[in-house]
Amino acid sequence: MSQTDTVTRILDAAEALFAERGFTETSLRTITSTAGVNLAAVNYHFGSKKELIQAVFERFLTPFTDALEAELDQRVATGGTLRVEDLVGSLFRVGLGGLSERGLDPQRFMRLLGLAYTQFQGHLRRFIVARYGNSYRRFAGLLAQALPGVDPVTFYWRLYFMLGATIFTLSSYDAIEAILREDFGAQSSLPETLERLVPAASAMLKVEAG
Amino acid sequence: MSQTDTVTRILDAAEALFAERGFTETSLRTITSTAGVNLAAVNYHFGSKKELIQAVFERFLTPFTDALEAELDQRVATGGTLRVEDLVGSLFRVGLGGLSERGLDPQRFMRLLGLAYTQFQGHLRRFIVARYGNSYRRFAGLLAQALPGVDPVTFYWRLYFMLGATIFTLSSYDAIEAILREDFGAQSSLPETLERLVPAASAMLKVEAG
DNA sequence: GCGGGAGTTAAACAGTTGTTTTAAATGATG
DNA sequence: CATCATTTAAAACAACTGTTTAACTCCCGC
Repeated sequence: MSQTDTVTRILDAAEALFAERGFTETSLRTITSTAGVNLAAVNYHFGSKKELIQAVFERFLTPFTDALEAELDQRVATGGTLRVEDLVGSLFRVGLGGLSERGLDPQRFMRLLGLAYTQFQGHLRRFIVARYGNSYRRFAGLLAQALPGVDPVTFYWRLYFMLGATIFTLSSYDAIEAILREDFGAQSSLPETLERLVPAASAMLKVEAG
Repeated sequence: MSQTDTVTRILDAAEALFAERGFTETSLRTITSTAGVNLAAVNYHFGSKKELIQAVFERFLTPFTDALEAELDQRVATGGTLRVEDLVGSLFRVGLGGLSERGLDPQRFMRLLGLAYTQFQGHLRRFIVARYGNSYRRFAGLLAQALPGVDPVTFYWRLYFMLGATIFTLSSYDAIEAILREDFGAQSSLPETLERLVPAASAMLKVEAG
């Protein structure tokens, strides 16, 4: 088994297990045994469990922000005024399409993102801010431009409202979908849910009275 | 040290530590030592760590839902059409005022509520649904009545959007507030943030296109 | 005054955790 | 083919986890 093979197998197993159970609830022994590699391989290749967690995030966050940057480049280049719905739509379309094209599971990433915020891993938050803060600030800046009437502080609070609605909903997507299917018999796909989320989030950003 | 004293001290310590670090990240030894009681006291009085977690939630969720029910009773009794803003406002006012009147910390409870959803404690979710599901369904029903134009499935998705925005934002309130104060020099109080959240959440519930 | 039960205590239990060590195997390079 | 660093392997490490045990204290009702 080559090195890259072992590294990839560990990342695959860790990603799935973290999303399913959380970080502290997933032991290195569970990861290595489902990956079919030796226990010591994690500390050998990644150094520690913390660094493994960061590596899992890096592997999906880098292609995501790259795709988002490219999308923003294109929108800016083709000129035209950037509307709120377009920007929010871009964000979701990239997250949904860009990742699943690569055979990656967008729900799983939303779950991991939610964990990054709610599980108590200070190192993870610092890592993400340091590595991807620029992309985040660029998107936020463009969105603020599209909302000239909203004062900065209110805007940023609403940005967090949107972030919360998105991360919370999509990271619990399966559970919510199951409840709705049971109560209404109507199943909703992930793209449908995002179609519902775009106008809702946009409306929240744009309210006048604030 | 009387029994109630020990029980209360354990609950106080557990509540603060859980909100600060999470469930699995908080050991019984940390709880009992900060509470100043013996390690075995938790298993003696509560049975297990799981039941301690449930007891912590029961202690603040019961007064909260009681106050919410009372508020809803009053609104229904005084007649008048129930508007979306009023219902959402009631929810927040009760959560903020009703709890802090009792000397309880509303942010901490939002943090705990967030954990209940994102940490992987199946027993907790089941416990909360079983104990407080009726209050939740009553509130959701009244809110749905105030939104006659919105189809049920869309309504429930938006309810989760609102839940996510609220829990996510308020459970990270301190962190977000610190960032905004650093970047804009403007500090926002918790009531101010809720004043921003009420119209934003209401707008999200009411959007037409969807 | 005294049995008895509720409450507390210190100690030990068995299991799991992340990490390290030491040795063997592998595989590319000279 | 020999050599060397890289990679895997099994085992042990020390620390920590939730829970249980058994002895002990205390107070209340008889």
